[in-house]
Amino acid sequence: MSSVKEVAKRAGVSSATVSRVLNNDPAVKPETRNKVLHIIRELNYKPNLMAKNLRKQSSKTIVMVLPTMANPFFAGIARGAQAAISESGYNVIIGTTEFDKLQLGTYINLLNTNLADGLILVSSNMSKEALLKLSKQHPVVLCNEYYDDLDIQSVSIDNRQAAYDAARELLARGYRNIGFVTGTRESSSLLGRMSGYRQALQEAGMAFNEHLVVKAKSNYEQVVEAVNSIAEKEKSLEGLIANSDMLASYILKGIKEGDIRLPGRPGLISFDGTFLSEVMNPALTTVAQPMYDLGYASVGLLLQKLRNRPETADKRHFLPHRLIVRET
Amino acid sequence: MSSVKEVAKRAGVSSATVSRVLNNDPAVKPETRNKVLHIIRELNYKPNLMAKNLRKQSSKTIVMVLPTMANPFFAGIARGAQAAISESGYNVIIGTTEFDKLQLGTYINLLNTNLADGLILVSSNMSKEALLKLSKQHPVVLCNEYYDDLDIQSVSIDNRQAAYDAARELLARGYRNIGFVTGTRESSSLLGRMSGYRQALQEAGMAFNEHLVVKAKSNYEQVVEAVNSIAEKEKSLEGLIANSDMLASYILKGIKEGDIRLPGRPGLISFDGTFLSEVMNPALTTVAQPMYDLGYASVGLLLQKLRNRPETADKRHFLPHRLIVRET
DNA sequence: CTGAAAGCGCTTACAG
DNA sequence: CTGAAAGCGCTTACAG
Repeated sequence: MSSVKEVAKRAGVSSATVSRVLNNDPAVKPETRNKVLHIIRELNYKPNLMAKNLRKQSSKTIVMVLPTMANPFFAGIARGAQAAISESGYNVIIGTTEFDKLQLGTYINLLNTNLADGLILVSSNMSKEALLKLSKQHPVVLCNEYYDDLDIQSVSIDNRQAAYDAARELLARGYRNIGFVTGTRESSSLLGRMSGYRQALQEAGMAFNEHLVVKAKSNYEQVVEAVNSIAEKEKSLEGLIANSDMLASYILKGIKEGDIRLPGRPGLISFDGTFLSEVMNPALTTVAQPMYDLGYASVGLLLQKLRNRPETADKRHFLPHRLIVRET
Repeated sequence: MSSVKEVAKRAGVSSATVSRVLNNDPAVKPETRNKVLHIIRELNYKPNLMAKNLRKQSSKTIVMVLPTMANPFFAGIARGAQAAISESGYNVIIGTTEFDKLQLGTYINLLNTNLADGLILVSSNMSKEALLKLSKQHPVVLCNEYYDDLDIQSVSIDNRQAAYDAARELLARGYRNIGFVTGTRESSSLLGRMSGYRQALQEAGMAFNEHLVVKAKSNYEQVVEAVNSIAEKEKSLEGLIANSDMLASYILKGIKEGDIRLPGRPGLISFDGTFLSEVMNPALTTVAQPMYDLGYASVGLLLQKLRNRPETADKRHFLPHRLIVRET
């Protein structure tokens, strides 16, 4: 492996000059530049970026932590992030917590040990306090979550409005008792959705019923059990909102297999709008989220911060959602 | 940010000693060690790993490049890789080529610029020559692909046998004309599958029919068109093998929507065994691949190489597949 | 058992 | 326009 020093010797200049050429310093005389460039090509020299980064005190790397790749929604966000990072001169390490089996701490350590410059937290379930502390130590951007009273950039859909829209759709179809099936993790986006859902019910003159909301792990058995538990208490369950397409796909399967017992076919609306919602049979009515854009925008915001560009006054960035009515 | 130097000064020792403590050098006197450890905690000192890596001439980072996260099969492999890397002291950068829109070259550059130590190529469509060249320059492991005559470690299922099994299953059900729908990219695993598929047909006394095999991009319209094009030429198309669950899900949708016109409901077997195959209606009969293990083993092999552990004589590592018969 | 010194491969303020 | 020198924060062979 050749180094700046070697290039310099061969070109008859100093390392400093080679470095300047490498970094397009306009002060370098054209002839000198060409001479150096020629040697660089000849030796097929590639700079050692570890050295450069150490010297410049920046790893040029960011970390995006998301719950799991097993859900196509998060995979979509990761795709957007990848796209945004390419050509930026940065690299992105995408990590998953797999619902806390792997520790978030591992990724935060990348920041502490100078291996990464900034962090994007996707649907993390960190406490507000922990988030506040973290954001004071490192550049952080939130994706799919936000806290009004926290001074951290965030990008997400308007979850309250989205859930409101979903519930209204079901209500408009004449369904009265509408359940809400969600994963096991608490999150600010879930809070927002719950509030929109409750508001819609309330406006329709219905008392909120606590046992209409049920948590389930994202696997078939648990989802079946969860829905059945609502149905038991609420004999005339007519509609269901699922917190993700994946959850909804298990519900559909449960109904088809007869494991979920409901009086009729329930109105079902899920969140996300992944390809799953298209290919399911029946096709899912879904609140589509701009996954790609969510990931893309998160990276944009973080890069802006790392480059010390001025930030918008409003830290919250809402991307539009879209209710796609299909067969459920 | 504190440094080794600062810790050293405060502890009244040299940087060398601090470094030794950090690296658990047993030569350090216990009292000295404790003194240093105490200061480290007091200052909440975290080593700068960029500096350490530069000095040790290793980035402690590997790269895994896969086609896309949009396919849950690859997402599953990524999960396995994540799991294998955790606690290894390495980091993994997972990149996607998105079918060559983003360049593979970007990731290879990470190796050239010392930002990564090794590479895992998942279903790449690199030429044998390019692969050979690359593997001479950097530690490389192949996943979902292999070449008999290339001296590169690889891990995959036995694709020939798997496709053979699938075709035999369809044949056993009495289906004669069996089509094969695949994505647009060439790959060694596809080649293996084609060979198993042909062999099964041949053994059943059927001439191989070129227009039974059709390529389609992984989206609904293209898949519909592809299947229809087979059906047109082969009036009595009875069975279909799909190169992925995703492809199969579009086929199912096409049949349901009536966009795909077939005389009867075809026997359909797909590859992968992602959760998609479970939740589809009808549920997919599929050749399940051990996605997680594929990713996990790939990382294991690469790490072994990077640590200069002896390699197995046989470079090819086959993981078992499993035919899961469901409703299609 | 420990320290002084060199060096990993870059960049940059300073001087000329 | 260019070079000598220092330094980013570590580790390690060498000497004692």
